[in-house]
Amino acid sequence: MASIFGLEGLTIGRLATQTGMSKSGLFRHFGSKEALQFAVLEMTTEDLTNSVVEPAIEELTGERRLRKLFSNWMEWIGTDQRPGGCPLMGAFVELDDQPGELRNFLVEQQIEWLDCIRRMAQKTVSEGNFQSSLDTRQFAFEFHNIGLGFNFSLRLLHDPNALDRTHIVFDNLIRKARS
Amino acid sequence: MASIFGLEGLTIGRLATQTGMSKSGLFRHFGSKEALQFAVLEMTTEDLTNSVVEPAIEELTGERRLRKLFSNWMEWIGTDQRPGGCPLMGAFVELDDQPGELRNFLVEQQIEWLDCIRRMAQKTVSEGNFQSSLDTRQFAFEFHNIGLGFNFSLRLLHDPNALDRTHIVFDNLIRKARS
DNA sequence: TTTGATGGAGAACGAACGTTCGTATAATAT
DNA sequence: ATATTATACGAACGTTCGTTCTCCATCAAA
Repeated sequence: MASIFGLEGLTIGRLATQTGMSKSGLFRHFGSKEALQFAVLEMTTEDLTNSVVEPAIEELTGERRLRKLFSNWMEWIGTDQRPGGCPLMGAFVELDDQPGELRNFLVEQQIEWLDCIRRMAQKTVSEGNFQSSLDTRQFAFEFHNIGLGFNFSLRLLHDPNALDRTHIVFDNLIRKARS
Repeated sequence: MASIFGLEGLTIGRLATQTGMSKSGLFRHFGSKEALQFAVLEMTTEDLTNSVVEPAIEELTGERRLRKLFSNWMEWIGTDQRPGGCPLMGAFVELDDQPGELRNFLVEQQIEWLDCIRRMAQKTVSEGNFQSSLDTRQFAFEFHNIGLGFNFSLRLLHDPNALDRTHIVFDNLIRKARS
């Protein structure tokens, strides 16, 4: 529901109906709507870590980690399991002007995500596969942008070439980092 | 209001209060909430055309047009005039799973926007400044991605380096197109 | 002077919102 | 067996939502 209608469109009444519970019964488990939204964000980031980041870390070299991270992420974004796409993408726009704990949590997660990419790139540098002069923060910046663009082309435009185009950008990013 | 709270958070009651009108008096001008949202999208795209696209077209060469289009766009995204950023960015995520006229309008505008970039790139190719083998649709795809990433880094992360990083990506895109 | 738009105000509508309260039931602990 | 706790329920709270009425002011055209 959050992925389709957004965190604000995720409504206690609708959620209760959809789960077959009463509004009050469901409400008890969270205590407030914000707590429900928080739970969604927490579960989503945890899920993202488990199915995208963790499997990538198992790879041995930095470059292999980056490639695995990327392909896992694209699958995460493109999967039909979440009909509305990645709920975090929606939360980005929904919360970017709304100060509060939800926003803070999201920002923290994103900084950690970017730093995770940066560390993988740094590892690749120290392994000699990326040039030593590489700006790894810039690398993480561009890496992340690719995902944003893929999400846009896939979810809004339904561009059938989205994944292909995205892979082209990614390959260029890697090639440029190699020098 | 739409840029801060989204098209759904743009509420007739709030808008009436903010404008000093009565709910019903304001409502009469639109007839439905969807019409109000539509008016916002129309006005925004028109505004975008006037202040980003039109001035770029006045440039003579394709490459100068692209550069002008890009810098205008970055300013459009980053300006403090719209406190919540570009309303279209919010609409992308809000409407990507909600079929209807609003979504259709947004998709049309985006396709036109991408095609506008593509034509400029094509012009640059025919002027001999971009390599003739350039995939201009891929170019437009990447051009647009840069804006998405800039919006994300600026609005959510408040990254002070966002614009610098973005310019680096853009310069690389141009350089690569030159071959 | 009448007519008819036009733009706005005010009251009210049913529905949905998040939330609170008191209560019933089932499991668990004592 | 009794007391306690956890879980869910139905009913209702006050708000706000989008929307629909009816009515009034203004002003130009007839």
